[in-house]
Amino acid sequence: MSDTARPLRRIEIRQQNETLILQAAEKVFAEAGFGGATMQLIADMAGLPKANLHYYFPTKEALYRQVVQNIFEIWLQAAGSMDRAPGPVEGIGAYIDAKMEISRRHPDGSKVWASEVMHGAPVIQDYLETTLRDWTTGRATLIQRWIDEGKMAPVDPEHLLYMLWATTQHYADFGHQIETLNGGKPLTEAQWRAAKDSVKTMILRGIGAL
Amino acid sequence: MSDTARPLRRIEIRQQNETLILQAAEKVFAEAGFGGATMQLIADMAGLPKANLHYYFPTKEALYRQVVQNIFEIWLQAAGSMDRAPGPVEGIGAYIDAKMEISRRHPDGSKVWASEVMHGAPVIQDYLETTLRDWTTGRATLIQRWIDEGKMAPVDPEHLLYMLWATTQHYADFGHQIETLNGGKPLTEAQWRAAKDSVKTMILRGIGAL
DNA sequence: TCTTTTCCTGACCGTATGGTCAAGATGAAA
DNA sequence: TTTCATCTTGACCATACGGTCAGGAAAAGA
Repeated sequence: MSDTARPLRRIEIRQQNETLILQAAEKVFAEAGFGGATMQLIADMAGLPKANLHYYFPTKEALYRQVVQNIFEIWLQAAGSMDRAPGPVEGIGAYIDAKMEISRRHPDGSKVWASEVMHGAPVIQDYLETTLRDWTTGRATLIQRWIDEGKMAPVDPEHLLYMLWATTQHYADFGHQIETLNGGKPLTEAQWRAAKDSVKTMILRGIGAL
Repeated sequence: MSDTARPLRRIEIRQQNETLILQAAEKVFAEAGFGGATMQLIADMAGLPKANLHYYFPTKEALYRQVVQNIFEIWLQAAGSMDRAPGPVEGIGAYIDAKMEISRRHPDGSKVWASEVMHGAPVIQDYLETTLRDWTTGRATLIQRWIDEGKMAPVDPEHLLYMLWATTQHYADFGHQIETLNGGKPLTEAQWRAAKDSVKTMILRGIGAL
């Protein structure tokens, strides 16, 4: 990266190294899981000595926690795309687009999140009980309103949300399986468009919004 | 269990202990991941000394491999429920029922499977490339036939399969999240019925089969 | 009963891992 | 230039882990 002669300023150093470490950590945690990941591997991938990691992040848990929190931020960002929509076609359509884009751009983050939840959310249980819960009930209410307004079929809002999460995240979490079934090659640009389209069409028709 | 006085026969002993170990292993691997699981923990959960595990399964990898293969067997069993159906309503409906039942009865197995695939399928890559691939293309052909016969809308069969996998397995893999959003309580019998119903209705309508 | 095969297990070993530390390097402040 | 705070890192430590092994217990076979 920045191999220029100019010495880096303090804050820059900190920022740069933390980012470097977090990126490497996300990848290693995604590939090996929390238990399988080692600080040494993360250090090597970040190009820093192991002791330096412990300077910025006191423990492996602290580093992991930060990785998970960063992912949750991205998740929340996409969550906003459902609001301010006149109806399910726009709102849910936009949400599917946003979540599919996350699966494509941040597959490692998605995997870390999935792994965390699968193992009982030891680190982000409080988020589940507060932020996620609030968001979910809020969105369920919104969906119910659309139902009452006759804009979609009377489906259970919660199960619809689960379906949205499951379907979109599947393209990241099970990306390896999909790639294998795709002849060992990652999805192309066109295939990603087709995937988005399929998901949107099937779900929107499934809730009677098309 | 069988605390009777009668001494167990050789084959019974083997069978019993292997089952005991495999059950404990499935649980521990599901909860901690491969890297986070320890032979000691599995041994404690199985109520056997650690050295005994290594008598039946030479290495941690071998034990893990067996757990994953057992899950794949269950998976294949459900896969058959889609055949011999006159149309998508019966075939896909039965498949959803079967997969939802797996999520309910074998959540740990489902998690181990998900974890394995998420980490790049180091152990069952060959299964993905052979059995799973064959099954997938076969089922895609079947779905395409239904489409050609006008029994459902022209959706991409592969993405439909992904949606089926994602949605049904979500109830196992993200069961903790669902439970949290459900007030910290596991889904009741009635809620499971509602879940199955929601999934079936949304997907079958989504593919224009209702 | 005696022999053989299988099963059981406490004690042990080498290694890898998370984490520490002290001493030095480097940028900021006076 | 001098002082101070922050950053860097090789060497080190205690622990936990996967795996081994020898010797004993128990079942099967003769």
